[in-house]
Amino acid sequence: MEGENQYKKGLWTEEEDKVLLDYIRVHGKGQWNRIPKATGLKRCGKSCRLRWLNYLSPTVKRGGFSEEEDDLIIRLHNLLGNRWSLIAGRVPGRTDNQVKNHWNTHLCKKLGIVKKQPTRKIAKIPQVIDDDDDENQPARFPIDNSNSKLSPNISTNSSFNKSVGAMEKKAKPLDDGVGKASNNYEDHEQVPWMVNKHLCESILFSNDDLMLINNPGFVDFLDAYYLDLTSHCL
DNA sequence: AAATACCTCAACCGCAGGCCG
DNA sequence: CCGGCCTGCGGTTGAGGTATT
Repeated sequence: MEGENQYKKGLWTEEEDKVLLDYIRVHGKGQWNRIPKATGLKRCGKSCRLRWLNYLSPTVKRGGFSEEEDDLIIRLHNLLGNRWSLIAGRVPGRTDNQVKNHWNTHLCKKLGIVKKQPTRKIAKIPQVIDDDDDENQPARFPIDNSNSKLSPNISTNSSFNKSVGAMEKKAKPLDDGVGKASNNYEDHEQVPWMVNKHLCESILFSNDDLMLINNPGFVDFLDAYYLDLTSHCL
């Protein structure tokens, strides 16, 4: 604990940025707590990490959000709630911090959302397709089911179905499927992505970001999935 | 021109989970 | 198994900029 206050706080200077960049160029990312010792920078490892991720990283896109980005964020937020890192993972070049700030300052107003409310609440859990009798089997999403209320565009998008099929196979278990975002919901409430959690996980936690981001069916899938859920719930 | 209110967003904080010895 | 360390996440804060009075 002693020495915690040896670290500087507040905005970074150009000199500090340069020191951090030089260090990362040589040593790469990670092991952030070594940076202050190695460079003499008066910043804690956490602060260095944040500075890199949110500002210095060459993958970070600067400037305002486009209409397309707004649209994607709104749709993803409908499905995921305040899981900013997941949302940001599907908005190329944007960090979770950027997405979160943009949502809180711009999109909430745009959508007329009153803050301090869970973003989306479902009154009661809809039909659960998952079969709990066999935890090893991924839940099935009725993409090819002609009785499904899902948009036909989804069920006929074969390349997208291929992606989803691949994702289904790669589905891996994840705690209780709720994560930290569950803090936003009361116990009796359900969030939509819990319903068919195996498939959601397989998509949202996949590393095949580009396959999904570049797949024109992905966002439509989210929309249709959300509509399908709400049609059951409301 | 000065004071004040409002807005934006970079950065901080606390917590949780993963990893490793 | 346990404890310490590191990383990542979401919520929150507050400095700096801009608009309004």
